[in-house]
Amino acid sequence: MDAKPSASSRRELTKSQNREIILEAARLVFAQLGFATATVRDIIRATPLASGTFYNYFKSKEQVYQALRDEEALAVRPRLRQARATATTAQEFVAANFRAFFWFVAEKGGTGGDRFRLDSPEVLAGFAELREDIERAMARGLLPPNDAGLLTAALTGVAFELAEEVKRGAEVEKVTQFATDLLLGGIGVPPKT
Amino acid sequence: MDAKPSASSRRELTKSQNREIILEAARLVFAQLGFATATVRDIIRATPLASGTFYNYFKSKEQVYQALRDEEALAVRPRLRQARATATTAQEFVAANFRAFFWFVAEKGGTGGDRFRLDSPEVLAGFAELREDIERAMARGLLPPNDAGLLTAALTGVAFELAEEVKRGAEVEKVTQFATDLLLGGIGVPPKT
DNA sequence: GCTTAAATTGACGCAGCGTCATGGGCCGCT
DNA sequence: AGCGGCCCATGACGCTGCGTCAATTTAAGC
Repeated sequence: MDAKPSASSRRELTKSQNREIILEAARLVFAQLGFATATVRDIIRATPLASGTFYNYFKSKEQVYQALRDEEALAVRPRLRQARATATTAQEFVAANFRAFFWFVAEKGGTGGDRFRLDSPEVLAGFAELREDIERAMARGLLPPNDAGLLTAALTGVAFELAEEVKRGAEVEKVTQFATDLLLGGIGVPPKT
Repeated sequence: MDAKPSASSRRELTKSQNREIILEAARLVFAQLGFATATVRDIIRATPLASGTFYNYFKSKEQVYQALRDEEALAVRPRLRQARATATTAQEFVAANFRAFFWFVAEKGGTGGDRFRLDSPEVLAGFAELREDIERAMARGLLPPNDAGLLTAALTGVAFELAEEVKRGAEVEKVTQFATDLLLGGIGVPPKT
């Protein structure tokens, strides 16, 4: 009945199942206790598995956390990329990027309440993509030329910080407007309709 | 003859000395091992004191870290405040604020390489001050009216993210220029002299 | 069915945590 | 100076979580 051949053999199947069980338990435990308080034991206790098994899949709770973050990054990156790719004006480029990000944050709330910047592979790749897209947009005249590195940093700074406001309940569209106007015209320019 | 009643008696003296000894050891240990790896034991081992003594002064390594952060925040806040207070134009307001912050970061490098946002009292107070100053500046027409909450968030986002670039060796003045131009005129406006 | 490789299990030694009874030294008072 | 009381430093103690590993179960191939 199982038409999905990705992990057909019995062994491979339970293996990826176990991995998923652990990740799911970790999601739950982190949400409940917070990353700092949670222990590896808490995670496996929320699981039918034994303590030793955990270490067959992850080296530490940090690594599980990274894996969860990577899943998120992997989910949001295509959306951001596409949003930027389809833009034909600077306005669209910036607005679409912010909107996609804030929308994702609003619906998922981020993996945890704990607030630290993770330099996990997928996240870094996301930054790299953003920078590439910015450079490409500058090259084809969509964005005015500027220091791409600094602009990337500034953009992510604004995005992550305003994301907190979104998590606190701010309206996605309003924050998107604000961020876009700020990036495009600075504080001195009245918002465009 | 003792005009300063704060630590006159012998007892009070060694008490504040011990506190300082612990903080100093913590600075060292955090710098060496990083916050995540360091343990309370590592800190007291770098000290002539006994393990129990630590807990007379701090509840956990998190609290020592907070104390260190608070020291930094307490050091930088007046500089920022003054920078903003003496500004007579929007340009000055923003530039002075960024410059003071980046300069501080460049000279101190932050307490640790670990990168998480601390909601410690002094840090939060710093954000509150920034917001107050922004609102005041808007009220007296120095800055155009805007959502102060979002603007504060965006400003801190840009500041903290660009601070990383400064730590990585970017020139303070260049980054300050960039941040100021971005905040004032957005990406479309050529830099003012 | 039988062998072999792979993966699970939980007990084990170890390290760090936070506490607490003990003891020493500082303070104020006589 | 001598004395009693009171902080506070001390480090041993019990406890919890960590990561490992030999024993055992389970799937795969023959």
